This record gives sequence, structure tokens and C-alpha cells, in this order.
Amino acid sequence: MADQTLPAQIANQLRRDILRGVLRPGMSIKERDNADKMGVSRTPLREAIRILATEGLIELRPARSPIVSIPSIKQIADEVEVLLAVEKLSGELACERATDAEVDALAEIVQTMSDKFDTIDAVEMFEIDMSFHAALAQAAHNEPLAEIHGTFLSRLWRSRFLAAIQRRNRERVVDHHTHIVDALRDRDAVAIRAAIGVHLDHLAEDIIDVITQEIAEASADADRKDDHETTPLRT
Amino acid sequence: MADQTLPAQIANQLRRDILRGVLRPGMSIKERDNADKMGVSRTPLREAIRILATEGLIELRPARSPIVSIPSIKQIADEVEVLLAVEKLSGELACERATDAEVDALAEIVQTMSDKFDTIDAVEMFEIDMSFHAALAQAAHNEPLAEIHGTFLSRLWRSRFLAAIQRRNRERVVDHHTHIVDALRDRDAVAIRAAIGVHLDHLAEDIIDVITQEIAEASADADRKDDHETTPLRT
DNA sequence: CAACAAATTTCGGTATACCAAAATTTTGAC
DNA sequence: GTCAAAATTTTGGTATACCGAAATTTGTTG
Repeated sequence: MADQTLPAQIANQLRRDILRGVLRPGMSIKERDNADKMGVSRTPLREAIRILATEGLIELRPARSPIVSIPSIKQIADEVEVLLAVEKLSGELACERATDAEVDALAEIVQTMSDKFDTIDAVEMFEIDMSFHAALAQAAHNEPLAEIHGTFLSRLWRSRFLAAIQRRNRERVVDHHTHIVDALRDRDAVAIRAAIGVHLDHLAEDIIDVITQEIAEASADADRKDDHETTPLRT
Repeated sequence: MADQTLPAQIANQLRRDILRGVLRPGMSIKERDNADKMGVSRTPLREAIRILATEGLIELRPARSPIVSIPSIKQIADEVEVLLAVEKLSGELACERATDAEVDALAEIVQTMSDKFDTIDAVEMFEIDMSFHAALAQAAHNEPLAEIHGTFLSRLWRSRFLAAIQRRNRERVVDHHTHIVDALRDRDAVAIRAAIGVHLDHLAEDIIDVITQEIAEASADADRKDDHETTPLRT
């Protein structure tokens, strides 16, 4: 892990905190506080914040504290729309260009999913899911494509995660991925687009449900102090 | 123009220099030199470099000077592939969602293109072209989509520009755009995908030609000092 | 003259200092 | 007690200082 640059490491840490919900949407990320907390100076932390901003996890406001992004339903829907197109293209290109070894690697990941389904927790399952989609982008042999694919995956990470822990069932998680690999084995571009479409359409619905719920909760305690973990009592 | 942040302004300046060829592919961008030259400190210039790096115009190398990206043919082909998919999606969504006013605005741009074709230079024509594609992304009413569309447009800006000044003819520049607007007027998603496909397929060929040529030239004087405008004499 | 090694310079990465704009708190008037 | 205005603190933006790693130059040796 030490082979990454310091800003990248800091970004990883912050990303985890955001995605796991330690830093909740709307909270401000103060440069000094977080820099001190992590034992680094403001400079690399600042850079880390920019990284997460381009990933869409943090929202920069000129001359104000950056805040953890509060994705609207429309925004999430838009992002799913893009992810859908990007992943369909990846699948299509992978049908043309993937090596047999790469297809086997994808199949391996799905097998792992199936094997471990009942023994691991949602976070671990989710990380496997992420690795599957990353491997698919790799198999398309188009680096910039893999790059934006990664960007949108991480933008939707938290939403997907929240959706995943609610709608956890073997059929969705395993079968849909199996369909994708099967289509890839057959080098069937039409089938893979369809499989990915089904996969993400379901995802979109799940996400919308979860976010709608979260927004409802958020407006319930809208006046909480947003830079403290605990809600302080009013004196 | 003063309403932008300082790093953004610096990035704009550098971007222009790169796209116009003042900073040629392979040249190193030293923080101190450029900061002094532009009368700012290293901090905002550093940030500007990161911005351009995410746009793909600059390549960061750990512990080394960043260099102006030297896109390979494969890389450009990959980027065109992505741009194609992104713009097709934009067109499709625009067919569903564009307001009549937005369609009119697009048509207006094409009209301007046609009117001014014989009187303005390649750079100006190109900027109009860029504004057309940006407006199309806007009409799709999907902000993250417009964002990555912009990213890939700027990554391909220089290549497209080089291609444009070589293959300049009214039929390509005007007719193709007209087809796109017509399809949009008809709200015909299939037609607009086709029109965009034709447009960018031609573009891809042109770019490949130009870049092949540029690479050939570059290897001819491969040993030039890459951080000076003029080739210094060896003593 | 060539080649390798040591000294020097250059340069990116990080930390720190300073400033101006925002936000917050305090204070004073009504 | 309330509200507004002023003083204070907080915070992001920028400049500068410092460090260690790379690259370059210089010097030495065969």
C-alpha cells in the first residue's frame, strides 16, 4: 500500500470514510482538522480532496469548506444512465477483444461470489462485485474507458452499497453476473448488452428506493450540526 | 474571465498553449519556471497541472516533471471510441429531453458555421464546432454526461484541430452537423446515432492520418531537447 | 579519450506562514 | 430581551521555506 503517493493514500482513507458513512453527506471536510487528524500537512490533504472532487464524492464550494456530496435522485439517475452506457460499451468491446484468460478470470470472480455468498458480509461481497466490473473494463482493452468506468463506479459506490445490503439475494448478485460472463464466452455483443442492461436497471430501481428513504430521513433531522459525529444538545 | 479560480485560469492558459502547440507533446512542464513566468506561486500552478492531468493533456510522472501527453494512435482511437459512445448517448437523450429552444440554439450554431465558413480561420471555426458539441451535451440534460463529454472533447481537441485544418471542407463541417440537428428535430434517436457515428468515424480516420504523420516527424528529431522551444546546439 | 564516481544542481513533494474572505461570537443600542 | 453591528475566530487560497530524490555536471582514473 506504501507504493501509492501520499495524496492518493489520504484520498483512499477519506473515500473509505465517505463510502462507509463515517463522513455523511453534507458534512464539511475542513483542511486543517483532517490534516492534523491524519498527521499530514494541508498540502497533500488538499490534493486528496481534489481527487475525491473529480470522483464526485466531494463537492467543492469556492472559498468555503468542501462538503461530502449529497447526490440528488436525478443526479444518481443520470450517473446510472452513464454507467449503463459505459458498461455496455465495455461489454461489447470485451466480446471482441477479451483474451480467454480474461474471460476465465471474470468467471473465477463470479465463482468466488457464489461460493462465499453465505459466509461473507455485505462489504466484502460488494468489493468482489467492484472487482468484477473493474475486470470487465480491463477486458475491453480501452484504458480511458476503464478510467471513466471506475469514476462512475466510485460515484455510485455508496448508493450501490446501501442498495446491496437491503436487497441481498443470491439470484441478483450471482445470476446476473453469470449471464454477463456467459454472453462474453459466446462473444455475443447483443446478449451482453442485454445482460448488463437488466443488471443495472434493477440496480437503478434499488438505488432510487434507498436514496428516497435516506433523503426522507435526512430532512427529518435537517438541522443537525453537520461537522460533528454526535448531535450536540442545545443549551 | 476573472470569476474563475486562479488555478482554473492558469489551467486555461496552459491548455491553450498545449492545444495551440506552443507546448508540444513530450515537453516537460516545470513548476518553478512556469509559475515565475505567469507571476504566480507554485501552489496554484501545481493545482492547474493536476486539472490538466485529469483532462489527459498532461501526464504526471511520480517525482519527475510532468510532460505534455504524447497520445499514441491506440490511445486516440480508444478516446474516439469513448467519445462516440458518449455523444451517441447524448444525442439519444437529447431527442427525448431537449427543449425546442435548445434545438433552435443548435440549429443557430450550424447556421453560424455555414455563414462564416469562408471568412473565419480554422481556430475560430473549431471553437464553434466545440460549442456545438457542448450544446448537444447540454440538451441531453444529464450533467455528469456533459462533464465526461467535455473531458474527451478536450483530450481530443488538439488532434481534432490538427485534423480539421488539413481536411477543411464545407460538406464535412456543415452537412454532418446539419444531419445531427435534423435528426434531433425529428426526435429520431436512431437517425441521430447514425449521424453522429458517421461524423466521428470520418473524424477518426482524419485524426489517425494526422497523428501518424506527426509521429513520423517526431521520431525524425527525437533527440531534441524537449524543454526548450529551440534546439540548442551541442558544444 | 572513455567511463565511472562524486559533488552539485534541479525539481517535485511536503510543511509552514500569511492573507483575505466567511462565519461566528460578542457587544451595544433600543 | 431582541436585533444589528462590530470585533474575533475560523477557514480556504496563496506564497514561501525546506527536504530528499533525480538528474546533471564535474572530476578522476584506467
